[in-house]
Amino acid sequence: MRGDTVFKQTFNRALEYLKTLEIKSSLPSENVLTEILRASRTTVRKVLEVLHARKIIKGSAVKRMTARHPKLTDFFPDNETVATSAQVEKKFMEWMLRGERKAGDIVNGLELARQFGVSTSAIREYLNRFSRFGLIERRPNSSWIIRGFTKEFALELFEIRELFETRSAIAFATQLEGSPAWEILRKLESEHKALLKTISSRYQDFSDLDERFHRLVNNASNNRFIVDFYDIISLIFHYHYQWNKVDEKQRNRAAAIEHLDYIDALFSRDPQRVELACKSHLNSARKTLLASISVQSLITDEQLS
Amino acid sequence: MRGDTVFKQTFNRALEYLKTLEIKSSLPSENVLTEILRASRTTVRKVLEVLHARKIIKGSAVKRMTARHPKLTDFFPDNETVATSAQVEKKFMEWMLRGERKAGDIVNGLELARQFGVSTSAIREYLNRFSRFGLIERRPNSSWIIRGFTKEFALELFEIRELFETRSAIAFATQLEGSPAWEILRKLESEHKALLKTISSRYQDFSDLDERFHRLVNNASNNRFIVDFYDIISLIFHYHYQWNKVDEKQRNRAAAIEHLDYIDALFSRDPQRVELACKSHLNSARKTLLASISVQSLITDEQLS
DNA sequence: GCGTTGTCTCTTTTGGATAAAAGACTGATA
DNA sequence: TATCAGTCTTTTATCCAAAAGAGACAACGC
Repeated sequence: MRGDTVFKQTFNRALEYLKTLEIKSSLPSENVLTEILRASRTTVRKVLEVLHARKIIKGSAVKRMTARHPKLTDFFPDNETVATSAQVEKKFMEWMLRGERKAGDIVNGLELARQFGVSTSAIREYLNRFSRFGLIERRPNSSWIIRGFTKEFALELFEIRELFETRSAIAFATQLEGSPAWEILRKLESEHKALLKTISSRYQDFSDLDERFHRLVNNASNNRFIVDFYDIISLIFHYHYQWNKVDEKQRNRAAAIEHLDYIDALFSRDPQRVELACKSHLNSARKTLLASISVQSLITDEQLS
Repeated sequence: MRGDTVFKQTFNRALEYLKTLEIKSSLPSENVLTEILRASRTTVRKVLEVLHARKIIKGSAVKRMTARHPKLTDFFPDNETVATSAQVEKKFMEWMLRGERKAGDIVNGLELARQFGVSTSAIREYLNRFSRFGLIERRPNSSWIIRGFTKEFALELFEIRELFETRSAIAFATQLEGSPAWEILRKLESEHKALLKTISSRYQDFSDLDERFHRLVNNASNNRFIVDFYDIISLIFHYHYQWNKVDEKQRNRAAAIEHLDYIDALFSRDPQRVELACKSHLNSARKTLLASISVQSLITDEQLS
């Protein structure tokens, strides 16, 4: 009934870990492996058992040691290691954002379940959790209804984002000198600089940097509602931009430069400068999102006519 | 498997409706009843069937008419008309807010299910939905963990509330003259005045008025995230104050007077006055909540020692 | 032709079963 | 005395089935 994706994930992680060890070196204790592999001891033991059966490790109990290096074929294929819930998220976001859903459309849980190849319960659970993102709405005893990934949605999202982030940024700037956040910010700054130098080849890495930077700023608010709200932004950006590659390189370069300016402002600890840099960066971000929504609805309009 | 609370609710609602009719007056069509009773036609038909079987109405199809007035014993008892989900909410909030849960405590879904007499699915679903209120946190593949209804929670909640409501209040004040919200505000104003006159006898009604007033203001933001956020405040206030009757009368009178001042400020359409009135009201509200949390933790401390 | 009821199908709600994973307890060991 | 692995119990993730309720369509009457 329950899938075994945790086991398979842990198994793959164990193989990765074994790669870093010499042959015939002895393994850490089960408790230590629990930390390394981020799973319960029950799962770790199961993994060890299978590793032993496949002769990747040998010896038993406290005398366990590596027997041979893992081969590529030892790994479980990636698609077997994603939990149902994660699959549903991916498929649903694709269905929602790429499927040109219009406000007022109805979400049929049963049909989604069939389409995604999962049970209705999985869909139901996901919809419940997803509802906090404001893109769908529940009607009791009836189906869910789509509110639409529209211009209005983007504007409302950014209204809150600006409210929250300016406040967080100012809180960040007024943090004590000793706060570890400054150190992290310094690291992020050099990562940005490094990225800009080689942006032509790896400008996709920006997405990850962007998330870490904004999360750092928002965390300074010390407010769970602000911190949690970033999940929405993160989700939207993650999926939406995955399918909107137009001008990606340009966009990311411009944003990285804005980030550096923003970081400078934070280091200056001057509230006014911080507010200005923050707002101007969020303004470009909003414009980018709005532009890509317009492009999308343009496509939809064409397809409809 | 599925409860029939919708049917029972609808049945009771139908009885209430029949009370307003003369004996032997003919009933509206099924479609119209659908609107009146707020249920699907399937349910309405089932209700009509049972009403007929119990000889409360007579005749069939288009010639249906009332036969006798409903008696008290015709009604389904209240406890049979609450959906499982609503039961879970009530029981969970009681468990959470009155049970002196501490930050870091673990929520055991299975035990809650046993304790509340519902299935684990019901608990699971509720916890998922409840998590957006920031009082619990999910650890994947493991149990939920309590973040605690603490002073910090109240402060974080009010930080956002103030941010959102001052913005909404200013948006409210700058609405067009023709907006229907002004009319509703005028009504609320007189309701407040009426309440204040007789506050000694029905000061509990204030809770309802409070909710309607703040929702009206927040709706003016035209931002789904702001509007949805009020759900959290509403839930907390609804349950928390239900068990904190200390000084209730005093508190409500003071708040009602502040509301009137706040309403005045809104009518003045002067942004500065609005901001001031809003902030000063929210300040008292925060103080009240904080005071009642302190009282609660005081009790807890005593019980622990 | 419009709104009505009768009939049928589809969807949601809810409880329950089961396998996977987490966690607790134990004696052994070093 | 702290940590280890072996064993057992508890809890969660996931699917499935049954019944309630929602919604669609057809047939009928005015």
